[in-house]
Amino acid sequence: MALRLYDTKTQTLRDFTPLTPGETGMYVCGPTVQSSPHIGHLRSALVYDILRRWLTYRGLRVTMVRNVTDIDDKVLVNATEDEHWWALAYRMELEFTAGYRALGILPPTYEPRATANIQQMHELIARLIDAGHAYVSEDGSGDVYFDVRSWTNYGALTRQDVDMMEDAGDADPRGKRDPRDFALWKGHKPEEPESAMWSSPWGAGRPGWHIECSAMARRYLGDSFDIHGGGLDLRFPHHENELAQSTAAGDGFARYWVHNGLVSIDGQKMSKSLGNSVYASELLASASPIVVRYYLGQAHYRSTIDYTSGSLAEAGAALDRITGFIERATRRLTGTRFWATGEPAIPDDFAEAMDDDIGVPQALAVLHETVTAGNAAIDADELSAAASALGAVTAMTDVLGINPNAEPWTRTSDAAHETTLTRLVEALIDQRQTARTERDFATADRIRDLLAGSGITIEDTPSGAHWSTDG
RNA sequence: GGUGGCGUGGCCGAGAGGCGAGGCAGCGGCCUGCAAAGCCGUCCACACGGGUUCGAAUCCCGUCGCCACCUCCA
Repeated sequence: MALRLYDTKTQTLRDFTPLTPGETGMYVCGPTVQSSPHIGHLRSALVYDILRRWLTYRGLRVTMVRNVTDIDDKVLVNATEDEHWWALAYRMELEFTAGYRALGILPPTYEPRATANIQQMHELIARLIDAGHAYVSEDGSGDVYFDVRSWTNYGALTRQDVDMMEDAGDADPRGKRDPRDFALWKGHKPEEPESAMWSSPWGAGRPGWHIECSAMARRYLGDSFDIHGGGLDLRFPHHENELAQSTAAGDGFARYWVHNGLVSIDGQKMSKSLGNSVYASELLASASPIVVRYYLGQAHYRSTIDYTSGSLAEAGAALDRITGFIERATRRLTGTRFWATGEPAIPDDFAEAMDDDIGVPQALAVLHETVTAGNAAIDADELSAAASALGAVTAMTDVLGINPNAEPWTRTSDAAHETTLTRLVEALIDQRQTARTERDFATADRIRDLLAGSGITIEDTPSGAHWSTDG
């Protein structure tokens, strides 16, 4: 069974065959660090984290690159008198890193910053000029543009004909030969800070957005590499331009184009102008990180996710079924001869779903079915079956990054405090048990209510009361 | 004008010519002192109108509605 991926460029499901057997090179467009991370950024990073985990599970050595666009128009615009653009960029980069980390998104193999790859951009621009696909603006601005008309394949990624493109006309055509030409290098403007200025063969200035990704992808992954990912909104112009630049310069560039769906808010596009952005900080304040991960990861990566007020609660309930089983099975099996006998094997159905364009929804269906079967096995006291279900669930949750017993979800709270709490709760549970034995249910229920008021839930099991805290 | 996507049960969300994904909520039952958790059962949906077919949510034609992108975007 081969892995298949939907390639946006050919608009088909294609068998995935890496350029180099046993290895995979993957480039994902990271954020422009101009403002705080929002729900969409988290989703995008999570999609590629899951893809990467699956490729790794399938035995491929994945080199994953996710860049940081730390110099761009927006970064300069959002800088203030009190905060230089580079300080803003770094502060935001830290927020992104924290958000990714909270969700258990593994760090990429390399995370290059645009400002550290200016030389590579110069080389690429020079090759384009030599090949006749880029030109220095004649207006003396120091701008260098890609010559869209010189590259007949322009529009190949999004199937657009240059002549059919909406001719909104560039508001400021500057020295462009065609309004659709885009900047590879932007000549320094007097009103922009000198710290955002690098010397180049075409005069001092800063790179255009698109060339950054082409140059960084090439530096870390080579002329030709396997997968290029990013948000659906980046298809045009960003990815179209990347493809045009790199291939016009003679590189093979990406072999598979993967685009993740966007997140809408109450059915509306999330945008700054509507003021409906949901930031990572809000999301992580309204649910535990593992629930956020489950929520953003549960839909197919290409579908739109519509975030509404009840979304996280629903995801939490679904996830509770899985974590509840893991806890229950662990409690039941610990100390028996079946403990740890379940192979952490991924069921074939699950693997098949994941191989089919990362079909997480179907894979989750398999996971939930395994949970139900495992719970039924516990009820029937079939411990061998329960153990294999636990092994399978562990393996599946590991691949999806939602194993509650794995990093980064494992508890690291204050041990002394925990012990004191445990003693207190267990003393109360003892009292309740005594009351129950004496059939003094009023007292027993009062204690249960008392604990419930503190967010502690009691479950009576054949082997005694079990308690757990919310969240 | 060009390019692409979507419309599935109370809700979320897959699938893609026959064999009822899964989850949440609800209902009935088992279990329980009562609960909780768990299990079993139940709730037979695919925007609309035609067509193809033994058979259509799935294919074809048309209609309606919604959305994204066309140089800010994950």
